[in-house]
Amino acid sequence: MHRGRRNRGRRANRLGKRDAPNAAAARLRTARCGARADLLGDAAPPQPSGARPMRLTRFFLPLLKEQPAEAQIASHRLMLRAGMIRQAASGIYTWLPLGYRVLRNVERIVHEEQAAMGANAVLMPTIQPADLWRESGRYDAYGPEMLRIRDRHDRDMLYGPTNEELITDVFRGAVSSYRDLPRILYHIQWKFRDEVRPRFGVMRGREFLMKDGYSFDIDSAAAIHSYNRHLVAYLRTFERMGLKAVPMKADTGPIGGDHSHEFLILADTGESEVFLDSAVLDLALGDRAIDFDSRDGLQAIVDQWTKPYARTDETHDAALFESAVPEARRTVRRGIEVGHIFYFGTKYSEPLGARVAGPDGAQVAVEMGSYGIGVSRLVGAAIEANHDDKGVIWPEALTPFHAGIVNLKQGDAEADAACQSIYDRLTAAGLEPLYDDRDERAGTKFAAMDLIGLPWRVTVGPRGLKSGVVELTSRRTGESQELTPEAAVAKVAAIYGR
RNA sequence: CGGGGCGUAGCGCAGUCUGGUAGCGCGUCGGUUUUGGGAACCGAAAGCCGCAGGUUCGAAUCCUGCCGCCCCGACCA
Repeated sequence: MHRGRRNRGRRANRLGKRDAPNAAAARLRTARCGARADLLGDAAPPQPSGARPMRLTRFFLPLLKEQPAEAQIASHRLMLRAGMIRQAASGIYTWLPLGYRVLRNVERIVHEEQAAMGANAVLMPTIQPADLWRESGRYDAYGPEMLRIRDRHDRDMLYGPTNEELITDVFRGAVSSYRDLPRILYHIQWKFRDEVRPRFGVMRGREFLMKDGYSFDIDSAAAIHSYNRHLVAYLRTFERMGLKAVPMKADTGPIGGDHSHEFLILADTGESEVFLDSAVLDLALGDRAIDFDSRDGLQAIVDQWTKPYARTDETHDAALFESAVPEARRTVRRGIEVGHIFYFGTKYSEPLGARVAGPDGAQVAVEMGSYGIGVSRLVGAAIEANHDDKGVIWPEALTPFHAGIVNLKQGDAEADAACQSIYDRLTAAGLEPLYDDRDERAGTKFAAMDLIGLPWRVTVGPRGLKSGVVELTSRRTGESQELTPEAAVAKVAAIYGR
C-alpha cells in the first residue's frame, strides 16, 4: 500500500515533466475536447483557449450524502454518491456529467496512445447481423451471454459482445495483398454481454465501453511485432492515466504460446488473485522515447516488463513462483483486469477467408491479434485504486476538472472577485476549473470537493484575502499552502504542464 | 441457473407478524439566526406503499401471479 502511494506520486511528477515540452499536443487535445463539448451542449460558453470551465450552480451534480443501499464496493458507492452515474437497469448505467467527463478522458488518452502506436480508429456498429457469426461458428457457441435481437423482417441480429467477425469482414473485402500489411484497426464502442449477475457498478456491467483493436500481418514474426506494439502502447496508456497496470501472462487456450497478457490494476477489491515479483512494480516507461517501428527496440521493452513473474490465479505456478522470485519480492495481491492482448493467428481469418497474396503469389490467411481495454471499467478501477473514506482522489490525467475553487463566503464582494479572477486565469491557461459558487456553508463545499475528488482545491475566503492569500490544497496528501492568487494559479498550471 | 433477501417521499429506513386508510432521519422549499470542515430553530411541500388479481365492510399489512433490484454460489471478466 505504502509503496503504491509513493509510486503514484513519483509517476505524477514524471508525467508532468513529460507533458510540459509537449505543449502543442496538449493544445491539440484541449481543442479537440472543447470542440466536442460544444457538440454535446455543455453549458459554459466556449473559451478562447478551448477549455470548458464550470460553475457548480450550473452543473448537474446530484450528490448523495448517504450510502446507496445497493452498492457494495468503494468505486460503485462513490460513483453513485459523487453523481457520476445512475443505474438504468441491472448492469446498465447512465453517465452523468461528472462521470462522463472522466469517461471521455479515458477515451481521449486511449485514442492518443493508439494513434502514437500506429493504429487507425474506426467505428463499428453495436448491432450486427447474425449471419456473420454463423460463418465464424460463434453464433451458437456464444450462448445466452449474447443479446439476440430480431428486426422487423425477422432477420436475426445481435448486440455485439465483441467485433472480430465484423472487422475481419471489413478487412477481407478490402485487402488482398501482403503489400497492404500490416494494419491495425480499432474502435471504442459500447458492447453488451448479458451477464448472469452484473455487479460492482461499471466494473462489471452488462453494457460497457470497450476499446477493441485488431492487427493483421503477413506472418507470425510480423504479428508478434504488432503484439509488442500493443503491449508497449498499453503500458504507456495506463501509465499516462496515473495507474499501475501490470501485464500478466494469460492463458492462451488451444492456441498456445506466450502471446497473451492481461493488464491488471492492483486493488484489494480485484476479482483475481495475482502473484507477482514486486520488481515489476518499480518499472516505468517515464518519458522514454519509443520507436514503435523498431522490432528490436520494442522487444527489449516487452522482455523487460514480461520477464518478472506476474500471473493471475488462472496461470499461477506455485513451484515456479517460489523458484523464480526471491522470497522478499514475492507479492500476492488482488487485481482488476483492465486490458487484454491476444495473438491468435488465423483463428478468424481462416474460417472467414481473410487471405492475401504473399510475395510468392500464394494465398495465405492473415495472422491476427486482438487487443482490448475496458474503458468504462477503467473509471471504476481508477477509483478502486485511488480513494479514501471521504471520497475519490483523481489522478491528474483523469480528473473531471483540473481544480476546484471553493468560495467560503459567497456574496462577499472580495471573495467573489478573487474567485472569478482565479477561475478566469485557470481557464485562460487552458485548464478546466470547477467553481463552487453555491451559497453553501464551508463544510458543505469541502465535503463535496472531497467526495468528487478533484486533485487540487483553491480555497478563497475573506480571512485569507485580508493578508492577500488563498489556500491551495492537495486532495491526495491533504497538504495546504498559502499563496497569492496569482501564485496559486501558476502552481496549478505548472502541475498540469501549462 | 441454484440459494437467500428486499421493493413504502429524491436518498436511507420504520410500519407488514397481530388489517382500520402512512411515519422517521437526511435532502428539498419558505422564514429567522448563523457562516473557515456536511449548522440551529420555526413552518411547508412531496407517496397509485413495485404491478395485477383475489379475500374482507375495510389491504402497505393476508392469499395468488407477475415484474424489478440486491447478496452468496456457479459462470464471466
